[in-house]
Amino acid sequence: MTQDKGIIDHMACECLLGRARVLNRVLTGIYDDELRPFGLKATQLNLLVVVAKVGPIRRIDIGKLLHLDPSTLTRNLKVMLINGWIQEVADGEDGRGLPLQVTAQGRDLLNQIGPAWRKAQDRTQNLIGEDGATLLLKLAGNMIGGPRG
Amino acid sequence: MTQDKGIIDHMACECLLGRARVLNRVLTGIYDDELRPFGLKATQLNLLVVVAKVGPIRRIDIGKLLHLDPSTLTRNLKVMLINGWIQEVADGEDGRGLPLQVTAQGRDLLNQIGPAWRKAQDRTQNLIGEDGATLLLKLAGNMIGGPRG
DNA sequence: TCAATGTATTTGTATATGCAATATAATCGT
DNA sequence: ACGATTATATTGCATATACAAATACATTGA
Repeated sequence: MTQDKGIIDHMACECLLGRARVLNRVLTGIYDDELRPFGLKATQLNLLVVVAKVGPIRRIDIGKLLHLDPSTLTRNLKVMLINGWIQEVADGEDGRGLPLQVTAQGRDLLNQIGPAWRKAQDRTQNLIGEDGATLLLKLAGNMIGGPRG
Repeated sequence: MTQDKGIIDHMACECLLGRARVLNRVLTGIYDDELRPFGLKATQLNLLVVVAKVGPIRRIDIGKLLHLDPSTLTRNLKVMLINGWIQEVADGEDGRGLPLQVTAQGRDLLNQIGPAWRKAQDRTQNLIGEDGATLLLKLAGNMIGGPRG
């Protein structure tokens, strides 16, 4: 019985995933808040930025960069295609799925969003502190592009 | 133009939310992996643990603890009610929604899960390092129970 | 060439999440 | 006691996420 209380207390107080998920929700709220006037969610901004920076890029490679399942990308990117922020480009090399690149409209949107993103970034930095920000960048930086799972 | 590239590069390389979300996906994958034999997801474990530790507790108070929207809790907890891991308790004080508590079955499940949770916890600790784990606990620890948003 | 294998995408299904609006219950002011 | 306000929960809607299975294209080996 004391054993029972023990493990549950451990899971309640020390679970790294629980903390990561709280952090994720709080931060997502901050960025979504600042992005609301622009009609896109934080997740979509992250995707748009990647496509703008390293595109043309296939879905599978976005997934490897950001640890996202291909099926998730099919659906998330569909909204962005419909909104005209990104487009498929014909490369004539592989018929299994065309690479994606940012559109002029998408690039304009990114530039308009710049200050709002900065505001969210500053709010987050104030919340988690400089050491928190540094470590978060380092931690996930090690994961980006690494093996899935 | 150089200005354009500048802000996009910043958003790609320094976005704290982007990193938090990658971290969240990777860690969720680790815990889900270890929990798969038990038929519940990591999110459900986090909820079950909270209910077991501080229940009976109302949905609204779970939300305040974990920064979760009430509507999210309505739906996530419904699955757990159906599975018999938690139950509503009549307290006769407030008709707007009964507090939730863990069932004997839910408590058994938690105890069975203990070693798997520990394995996921260890895998995570190895991945993010001791300083990463410490900071993650501290960071989100400051958020738990704090104001929403 | 063509069958076998491998890779990229999509679809089906289930859970996770938040906002806006609604419903319902409690409380407060008079 | 009653109307107004507040608090809690739910529903409708949209997006986010992953696994399993199906699909489509590519590559390889005989």
